[in-house]
Amino acid sequence: MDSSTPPAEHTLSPYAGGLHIGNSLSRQKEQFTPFNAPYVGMYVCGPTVYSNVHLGNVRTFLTFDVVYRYLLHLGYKVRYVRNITDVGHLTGDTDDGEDKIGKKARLENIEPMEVVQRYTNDFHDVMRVFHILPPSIEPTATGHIVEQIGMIARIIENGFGYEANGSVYFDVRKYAESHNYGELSGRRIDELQNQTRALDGQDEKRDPLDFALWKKADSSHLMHWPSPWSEGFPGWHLECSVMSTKYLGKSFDIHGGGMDLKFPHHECEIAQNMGAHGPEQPVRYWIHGNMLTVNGRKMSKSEGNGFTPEELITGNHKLLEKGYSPMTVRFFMLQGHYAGTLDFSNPALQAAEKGLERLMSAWGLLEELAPVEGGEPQPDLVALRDRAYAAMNDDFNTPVLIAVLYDAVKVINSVASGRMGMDAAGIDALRALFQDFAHDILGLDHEASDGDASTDRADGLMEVLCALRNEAKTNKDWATADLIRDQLAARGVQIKDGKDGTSWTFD
RNA sequence: GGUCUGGUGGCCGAGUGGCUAGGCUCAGCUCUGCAAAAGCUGCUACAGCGGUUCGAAUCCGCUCCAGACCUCCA
Repeated sequence: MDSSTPPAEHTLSPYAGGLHIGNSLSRQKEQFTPFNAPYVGMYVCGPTVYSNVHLGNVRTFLTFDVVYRYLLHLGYKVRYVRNITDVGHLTGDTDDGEDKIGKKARLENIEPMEVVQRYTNDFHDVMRVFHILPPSIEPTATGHIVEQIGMIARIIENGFGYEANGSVYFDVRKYAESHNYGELSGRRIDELQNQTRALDGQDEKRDPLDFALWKKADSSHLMHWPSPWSEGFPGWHLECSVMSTKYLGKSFDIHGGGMDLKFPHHECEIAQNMGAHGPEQPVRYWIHGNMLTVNGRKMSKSEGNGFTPEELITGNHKLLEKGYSPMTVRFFMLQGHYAGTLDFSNPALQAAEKGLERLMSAWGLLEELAPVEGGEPQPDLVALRDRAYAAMNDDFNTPVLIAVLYDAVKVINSVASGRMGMDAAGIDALRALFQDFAHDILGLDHEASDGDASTDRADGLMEVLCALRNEAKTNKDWATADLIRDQLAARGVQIKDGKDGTSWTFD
């Protein structure tokens, strides 16, 4: 970051041009062409911080973490905005228009912002555990009330919003005269018409399809702000329109979120943006991550079939046979494509655990491989790398990328066991492959091996034990050799005898 | 009812017209003092019924089944 460096000649990876993204708006895979390369703007709908994050959230944010990581790897300068929703949204169980966070606060008799802070902290902790990178900007809804009021005013000015009793609603019918409301989710306005339901403020609306931009607060509301229309709070969909526009512009490259936000949330976002700023599509590529299911059912708070990340890690939940490490979970999720549903089950998780172990141990071996120069035919590592890029370029196909890595695992194991010789260039290529794709892009890492002092010491001790055991083996003292091996195994250390020496892994 | 997604081998999960996905499990073999690890080999599937095609898991139609969304939800 030397400021004297001349700006730029920013070089994109030659693979950047090959990236194709499954665009929910067109329902097709499209070549990725940013508005203003090498800059890329990406907005992802973040969590509502009124309770702990659950695994479904994690999956969505993991999906976009990999998107973010890959774009960075390709050389893009990405501004990644992921909001924190800390106001407003109706409660599910009542129709009184109550503020979710306000309700929770009253229940627990604490300040709303205390609730927000607590669960924001929890959210950040969980993201860190799963190696999900922080976004470039993490704006909050409460921090953008002024901008939200401004956007409402513009929408009213443009004739797409109206005030009623201190609340402001978006006029969907009016908007639909000149715009294609429903284009993202494939809905037609006339069909939506039939499905009305009882909701607060319904009588204030000109049409049941209209949605709130601003809601007047009643006395029970703890979170409210002054506005030209009333003391109240912003509507459910507004913050994302406002914050994406503020930080990424009226038109930007990528907007992501969970499938369940497609309608009405994202549809309304589009309507608000176009209603406020004019005819251009606000988003070029919409990406929707699919749901996480448990026993074939969507994991959700109301179903009661969700477990928290902590429960998953500790195994302390009735649906879990045991705990699974964060990297196992991350790897498991990456073994499915983001656009499909992914079903959580114990056997599937355990398979991922073992698979990851094999991947990791080969990756670890990579550091110790000794090059053999000359002669032997080398596997085509360039082709391997090409396949890795091809996988990611095909709509971030991480399962296929992982399959490529397993091909590399076979090569590594063959070299490590002396069945195959490899020159230094080949070994470097393999190391680069894992560094780039397993570490940087998939965000995988060796978990407990941070190279801290205690690990170093444990390694030293292990070397002593292995030396003793090999001594015993040389003397054909099998009893002693097996004693060492079994005792270590009982303490979670696995001994692996190879052609040239003994290695070990910790549980 | 409407919109949409999906039904792939023992399990998970890629694959959109012809060529091995991959992981896990299981069986056999190699290696090994034994075991583990590793390697090799095998188990070769595409909901059903029609249609298009020289050829379909892949395209079209219908049927069945599952799930999501249509109400806050990643």
